[in-house]
Amino acid sequence: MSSSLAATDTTGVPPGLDEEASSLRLAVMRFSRRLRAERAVDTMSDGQIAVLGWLRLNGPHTLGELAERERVSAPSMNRTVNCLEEWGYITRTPDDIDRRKVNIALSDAGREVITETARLRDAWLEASLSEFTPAERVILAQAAALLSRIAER
Amino acid sequence: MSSSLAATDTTGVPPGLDEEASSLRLAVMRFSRRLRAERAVDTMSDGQIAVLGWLRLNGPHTLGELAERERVSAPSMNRTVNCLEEWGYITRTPDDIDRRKVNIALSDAGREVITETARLRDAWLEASLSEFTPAERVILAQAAALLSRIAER
DNA sequence: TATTGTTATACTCTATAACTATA
DNA sequence: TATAGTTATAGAGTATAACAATA
Repeated sequence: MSSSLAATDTTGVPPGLDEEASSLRLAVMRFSRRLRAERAVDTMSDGQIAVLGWLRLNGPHTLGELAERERVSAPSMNRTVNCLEEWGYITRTPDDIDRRKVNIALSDAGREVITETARLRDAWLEASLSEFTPAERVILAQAAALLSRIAER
Repeated sequence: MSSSLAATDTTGVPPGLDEEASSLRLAVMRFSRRLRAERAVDTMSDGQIAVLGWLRLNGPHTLGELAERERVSAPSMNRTVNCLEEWGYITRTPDDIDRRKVNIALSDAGREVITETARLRDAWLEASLSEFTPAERVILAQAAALLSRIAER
């Protein structure tokens, strides 16, 4: 493959980029599978949690916006939202201006449950982070921002 | 919630650990979903790719070992392996010593396809990485190592 | 009797296609 | 005619329970 050190040449694509991508992909996929395995303590799916978390931080959105945000189809997001509505965690309100649209917002119960659920799902991760040095945790925090940026390309 | 700056106190659990865990979890899950969405160019699932990749790097393993490694049930792994066998990507060989066990190994076709598949799946990620600065890529490489360490706890 | 692998069955999440209503 | 949301249906992937073969 390619060399790994003394990469002062930044003209073209730097050497080792294929291996960087591969190791990052493997690490993230392994980590996400591990994280998913820890979720057994609650009954909500990743997609449901992602939606509630997004609504909590960014306010009401339409179904199409949520589907695009989570990169799933509209019917798939609709099913997720149906569950959340049935459980009383979100509300649907037809848009005043464009009556085709439906505004989806977090309910009080939803706000409670996303906070508590996130806490439960983070327990394992927090325990792991607490064993890292401050410097390592800074790296992970910076990486989180970079990963988010990549995901939103 | 907790404050965000001037965290010079490292005596106990540092402040903001819950938020660090949460943002890292959200970023990784979002990133992994995005990465999964890019896989449409081929027809193999994450689980299948993970098995072939593991066999390539670590040699033949039994069904139970693969199931434990990927943290899925034995029937689920059996189904994955059935597909891979049907496609000619792995071989099953009864163990000589313990006849209950079956050794699962990569075939030549499997070795080819895992190399090519990984290349395809990395294409999008490589394109993303190439737009980052060297410093940012260093952070991601370090984070990959840390995430792997967490995942294997 | 315990363990390894397998089969039977059901549930969840996902997608595409078709339908309704609004613009 | 185009768009936002929804419903119908089917395809993967996962799990638990039950079974067969071997130790």
